[in-house]
Amino acid sequence: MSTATVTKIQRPSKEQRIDTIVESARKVFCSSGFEKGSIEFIAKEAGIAEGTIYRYFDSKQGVLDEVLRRHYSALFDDIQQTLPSIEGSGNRLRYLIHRTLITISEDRSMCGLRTLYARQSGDKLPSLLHDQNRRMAVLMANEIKAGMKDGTFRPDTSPSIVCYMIGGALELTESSFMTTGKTIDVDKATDSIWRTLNCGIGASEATADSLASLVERFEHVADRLDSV
Amino acid sequence: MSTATVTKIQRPSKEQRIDTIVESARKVFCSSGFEKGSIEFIAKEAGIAEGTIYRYFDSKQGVLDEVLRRHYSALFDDIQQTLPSIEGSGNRLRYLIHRTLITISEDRSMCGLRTLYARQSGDKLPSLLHDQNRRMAVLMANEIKAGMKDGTFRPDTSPSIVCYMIGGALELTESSFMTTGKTIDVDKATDSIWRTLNCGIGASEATADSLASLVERFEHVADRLDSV
DNA sequence: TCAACTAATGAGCTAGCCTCATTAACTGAC
DNA sequence: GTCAGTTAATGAGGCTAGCTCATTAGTTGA
Repeated sequence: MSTATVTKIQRPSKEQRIDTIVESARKVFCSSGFEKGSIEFIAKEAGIAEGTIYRYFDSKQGVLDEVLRRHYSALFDDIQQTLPSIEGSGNRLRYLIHRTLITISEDRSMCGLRTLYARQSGDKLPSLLHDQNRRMAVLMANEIKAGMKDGTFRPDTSPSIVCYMIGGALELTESSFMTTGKTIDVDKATDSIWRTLNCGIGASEATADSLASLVERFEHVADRLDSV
Repeated sequence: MSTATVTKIQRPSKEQRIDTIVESARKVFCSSGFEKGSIEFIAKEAGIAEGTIYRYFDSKQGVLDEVLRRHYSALFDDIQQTLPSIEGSGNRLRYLIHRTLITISEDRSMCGLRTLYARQSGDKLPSLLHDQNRRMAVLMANEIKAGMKDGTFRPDTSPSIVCYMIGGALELTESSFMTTGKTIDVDKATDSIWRTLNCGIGASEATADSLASLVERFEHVADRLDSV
C-alpha cells in the first residue's frame, strides 16, 4: 500500500534460515564449546529469536548434529571419490590416515568441537559422530582385511585392534594439537603412525634390508655352487 | 535434658560424611551418568540435604573428581609398586597395557563413567582424569624411551605416537566393551595389542618359509660338496 | 482483498546447580 | 551442668539456560 513508513521484512527461505542458524551455531560452538555456547547467543548471532531455532531444530543437540554433519559430509564425499583410485590396501589405509589428519589440521576449531562432541555423547544413543567414527573404522577395517588376504598384512592381524590403534593415534594427535596449539606436520605424523603400524616398534633381530642383502648374497653363492 | 522425646542425631565424622557422599555419587553417576545424575538425587541417596554436599565440595564436578580420584589411586598405587620389579622395558610396557585392561574389565560401570568424563572435560582446564591419562602416558613413554636406548625398541620410534596408539587401543577397547556388553578377554586383548605394536602389521619380505627353503638348498649343496 | 496458512517472536515455564540465612549439634571453659 | 563460641546441616530461593506456546507478522492463492 503506502510505501513510506511500513517496511515489511522479507523472510528468507527455509534453506537460508537453516543455513544461517547452522553457520551461527558453528561459530558460537567453535568459540565457546557446546556447553557454554547458548541458544540465546546463537540466536543473537543469527539475528533471530530463540524460539525460531526450535522451529527448525528439536534441540540444541540437534543443532550441533547438523553443524557436524555438514562438516563431515565433505570429508566422506572426498574419501569416497578418491579411495577407489588408489592401488593397494596398504596405500589406501595410509591415505585414510593422511586424509583424516589433513581434516584435523585444516579446521582447528571444528576439531575441538569434534572431540568434545565425541566425548560427551559417550553414554548416549548412537550419535551422529559415533556413526561417523564407525564409518571411518569400517573403511579402515576393510582395507586391513583386504591386506590380510592379499598378503600385504600379516594374517594374524586383528582388524579391530588395529582400527582402535589408528583411531587412538588420530584422536590423541588431534587433542594434543588442540591443547598445545602447535601446528600438525601432517606428512610427518602420517609417516610416524604408518611406520609404527607397519613395522612395529620391536627391534627386529635382522632388519628387512639386512635380510634382503643376505638372501641376495646367499643366492649368488648357491648359484655359483650349483653351476660347478 | 529430658531423655524421652528429644533424640539428638549423632553426626558422623567429616571423613565418614565425605565417604558417604562420594559413594552415593559414585552409585548415581554410574547408573545415570554425570549429566543426569543430579545433586538432588545424590543427596537423597546419601540421606542428606543438597546444601551439605556443597560444604564438602565446590561443585558437582568436584564430586566427580573425587569419585574418580579414589577409583584411580588404587590403580596407580598398584602400578607404582609392581612396575619396578619387572625386568625389561618391553615387559614393563606390556604390563602397563595388561594392568589397564584389567582395571577396565573389573569395573564396568566405572569405566563408562571414566570414558564419559574424559570426553566431556575435553575443552576444559586440565582436569583430574586428563592428569591421570597423562600420568599413564608418561609411564608408558618412559618405558618406550628406555627401550629405545637399550635396543629393545627401534631407535626411530616416536614415543608420543606410540603412547597415542596404545591409549587409543585401550580407550576404544573400553568403549566397545561398554557398548557391546561383552566381556573382555584381557590376556587375548593384551596379546593382540602387544603383537601389533611390537611386530607391526606389515608382512615381512623374507618369510620364515622362504628362509627355510634357502637353508635347505644350502644344506643340499653342502652335502654334495661334502661327498666330493 | 481477504481468509487460510506458515514463520517468527519473546515472555514465561521448568529443571538443576548453587547460595545463604537460619537452625541444630558439638565443644571447651568455668 | 551450662552457656558461649564454633562448626555442621538444612532447604527455600536465586539464577541460568534449554525449551514451549500463545500471540503477532508475513505470505499466498482464490
